[in-house]
Amino acid sequence: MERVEEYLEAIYDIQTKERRIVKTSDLAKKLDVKPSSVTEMLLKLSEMGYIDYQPYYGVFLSEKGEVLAKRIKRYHRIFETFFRDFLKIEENEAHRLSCELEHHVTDEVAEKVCGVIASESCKICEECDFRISRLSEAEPGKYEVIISPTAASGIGIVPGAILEVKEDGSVDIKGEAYLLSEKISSKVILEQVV
Amino acid sequence: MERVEEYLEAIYDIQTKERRIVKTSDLAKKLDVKPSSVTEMLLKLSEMGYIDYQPYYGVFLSEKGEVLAKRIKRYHRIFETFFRDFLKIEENEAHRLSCELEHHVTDEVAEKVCGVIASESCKICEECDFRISRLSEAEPGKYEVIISPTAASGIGIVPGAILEVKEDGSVDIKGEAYLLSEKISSKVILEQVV
DNA sequence: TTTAAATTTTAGATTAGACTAAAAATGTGG
DNA sequence: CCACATTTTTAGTCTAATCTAAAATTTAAA
Repeated sequence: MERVEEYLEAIYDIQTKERRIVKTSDLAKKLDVKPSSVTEMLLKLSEMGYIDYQPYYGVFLSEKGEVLAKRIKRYHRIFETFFRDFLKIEENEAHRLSCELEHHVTDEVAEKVCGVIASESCKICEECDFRISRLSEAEPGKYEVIISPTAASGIGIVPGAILEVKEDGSVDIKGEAYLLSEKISSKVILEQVV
Repeated sequence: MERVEEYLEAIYDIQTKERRIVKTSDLAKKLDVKPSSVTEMLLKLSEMGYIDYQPYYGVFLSEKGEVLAKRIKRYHRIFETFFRDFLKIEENEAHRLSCELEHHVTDEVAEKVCGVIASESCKICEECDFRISRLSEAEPGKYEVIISPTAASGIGIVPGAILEVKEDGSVDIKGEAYLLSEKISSKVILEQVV
């Protein structure tokens, strides 16, 4: 199934970027396999109803194939952003890991991760509209802690806790005012309390 | 390679928990494959120098095999903790994902993830020693301030500041020595500087 | 429009990791 | 200590995804 999804993604990419029928040779190049291997897989994908395949001519995704490809690509983007921007993992490595994970993730997990990286300007996907932000970027106001690094638990910043961000950037929690390093505050995810 | 690592982990688990030679049937049961499949893999692992295998008797990990098994298991623990405790992903799902990731992760990534979940009492592994503690409990040494109550900012205790805890419990910051009340010092979170 | 070049498909082989069935080795109860 | 049960290994198949080499088809050039 993993390889199936990789082929579908590749078809989707070419189809979307170049806006044309995808040829066997395109896929062979993109996936770094021989054309004969591609042909075989295309027969299988066609069999499964993911693509429309006409020998010697080319392929394009069916409705079903596009839905799947898009889902996988969304998972990929979410994880890549998470690794790169949130965990500060090096770009290529972030990509490599995401390529693995995208095939094993569930929607539930994707939503959680999405929540972590979400901010007012979530560029990852239109699907999720979280009113969630990082503490480091939060406007003054009252919030509930959604996710927090354990390092911050000592002062009471744990999931479920209510805190208030002040005008001066300090944070009130349990009646005490704190200043937090960027390193920590960027890892505290909040949801606004109304 | 992925399957190789899974076999090594299984051997490690049994060997460690039961403190005995691992039998073909143990692995067949644990990995849910037929004994004949196990035998085949054991020959391969032996060939690769990961195990000591004596037909009809059993196997145990070689030095090399144990090093690898331990590394993979550490990666697994780190990710499982991360998914379960930090992202609040459901237990089984966290486990399943970690089983995948453990084979694809680099040391750099593991360290980063470890940093996010680290706390005073990191139970994940002895290998990564992140030293995060409250000022009130800190051993003598140099530290960077991660979180601080605003009440302490007057003397320069703000996130990013470097301070030194002395033998007598006093705190040096910006060339001045201070004594802090428990009330304050328990709210200052530090990371040891090396 | 015919022929050469490029692309694609088919046919058959290979590899890793599993399987089944049968043979070999080990362990056990009378 | 021997016959039978259990465990393990060997031998031979199977499947998914790849490969190479050869055949078929399409494209492009003269």
